[in-house]
Amino acid sequence: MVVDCANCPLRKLDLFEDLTPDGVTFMRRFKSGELKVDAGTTLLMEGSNSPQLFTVLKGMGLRYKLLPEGDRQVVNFVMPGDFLGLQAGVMGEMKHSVEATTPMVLCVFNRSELWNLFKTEPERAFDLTWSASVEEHFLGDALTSVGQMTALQRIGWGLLRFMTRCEALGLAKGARCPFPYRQQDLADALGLSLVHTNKTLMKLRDKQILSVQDGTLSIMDRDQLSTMSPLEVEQPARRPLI
Amino acid sequence: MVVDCANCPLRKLDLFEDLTPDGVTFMRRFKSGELKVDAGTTLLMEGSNSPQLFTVLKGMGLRYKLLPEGDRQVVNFVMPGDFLGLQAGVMGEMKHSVEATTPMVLCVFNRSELWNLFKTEPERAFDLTWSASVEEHFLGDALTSVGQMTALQRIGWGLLRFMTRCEALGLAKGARCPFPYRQQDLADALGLSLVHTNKTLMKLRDKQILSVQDGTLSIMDRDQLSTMSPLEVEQPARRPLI
DNA sequence: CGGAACATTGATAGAGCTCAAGGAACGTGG
DNA sequence: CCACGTTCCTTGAGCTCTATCAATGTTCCG
Repeated sequence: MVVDCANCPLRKLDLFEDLTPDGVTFMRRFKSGELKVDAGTTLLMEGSNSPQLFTVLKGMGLRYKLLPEGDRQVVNFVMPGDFLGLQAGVMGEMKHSVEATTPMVLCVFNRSELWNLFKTEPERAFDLTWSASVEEHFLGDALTSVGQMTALQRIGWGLLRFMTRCEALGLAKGARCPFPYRQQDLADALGLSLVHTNKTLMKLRDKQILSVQDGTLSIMDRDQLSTMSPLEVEQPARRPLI
Repeated sequence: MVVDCANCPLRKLDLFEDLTPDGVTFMRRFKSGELKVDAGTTLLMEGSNSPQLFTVLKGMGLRYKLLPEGDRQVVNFVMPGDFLGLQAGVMGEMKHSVEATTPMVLCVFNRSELWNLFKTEPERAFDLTWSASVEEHFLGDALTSVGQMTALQRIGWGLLRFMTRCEALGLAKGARCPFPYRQQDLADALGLSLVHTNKTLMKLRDKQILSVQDGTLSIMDRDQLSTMSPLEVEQPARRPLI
């Protein structure tokens, strides 16, 4: 029923680093179970202090912050392999919420074991720090995108980046990948209004560069897409999987 | 000449957590020296793989990313207590540059010792992860600010946040603190043009809310300032110092 | 004195927001 | 099986915030 860490389907991907047998043994003990949730479930809430940490096995979601007036900033798209809850784990409180956009399956870890991890598994601890750095890197890029680019560039960059992540996870088929989000979600991620996001997507579709339809993102002209934005979309580096 | 970790002036602040005697011993060994740099020095360069890690002892700087067309996104203001170079330390490459805005004094650590730190000092490793999480948290807030707020709100939020950090570091006197940055730096941090930043600052000065002059930020009406922005400026939490 | 760096100001234009409405797809209950 | 509500996508019109362009002012320094 539950996936054994030794056979973790994610770790088979080139994207993720291999684990020593000892590492597997520890992960097995660290893992306290699996969680399946419906689309729409809130996994972690801003300000909360969840006793659980997660690694995404399947499905997609959103990290976001809500503002009092109802505005929302989507901080990142959540995909398989992402580690959730680290902030609560070390700082004692989540600084953003996480919500499932599709049904999801998650590996569950006990926060109480986190300290144990640092004490007995320095490799894993290093990996955690790596995770946090990767996230920080992404946020720096996102900030640059929202701060310095036009709507067309932001959307181009954001969707190309999404496709690139999907490819690294083996979720893409040809130039297509799943995109379970609403235009509103994309707008909130890029600091744009829904209406303008829609019109910009139309423009990209008319130009035969990309299209988002029926939960699928298709990139028709990747070359042109990548020259549109001043911020390069990097190939995701091989990284540890927690 | 060189500050002994046991007498680190920063650690005396309430903001930073205390260290056990063993912790001090390790930090002493980890620390390989001090570095004094002039204003304008580039400490770390995007894409580089610096062999050194730093903790800021004195002075201020900027983290930023450059875009090919000359645009720049300031990712954060660098202040005493900040840890620099973690990305290169774990991912092998800096994802942004760091530059000194004022003369600075930095604690220098050898990157080669980093792995040793994880192996023998789990408390310190935990602290590093904490650092990365704090930075991630800040970036999330910055993204929210740039993505969802007006120019007036962004500048109000950004400067209030800066003042709050200064206060926690004991750098503020009354409602004043040093602000060694140019308006262009602030503009690049908030995703605004220089001209509009200037006009918005004028507005805030006319309204007697705050002023930035002669390298000093003065907040005249903190209550009004904090109600302007939909994103609250939090009191910095007590955190470890590396 | 001349130049460099930064702050300030006015005028103009445009990117993106808001408002308002309509259409398509889908599930639910009568 | 149809009516209706809900959710999301699409489109048009008008307006505002912010960018851009272009000068001028100020301070400081060689």
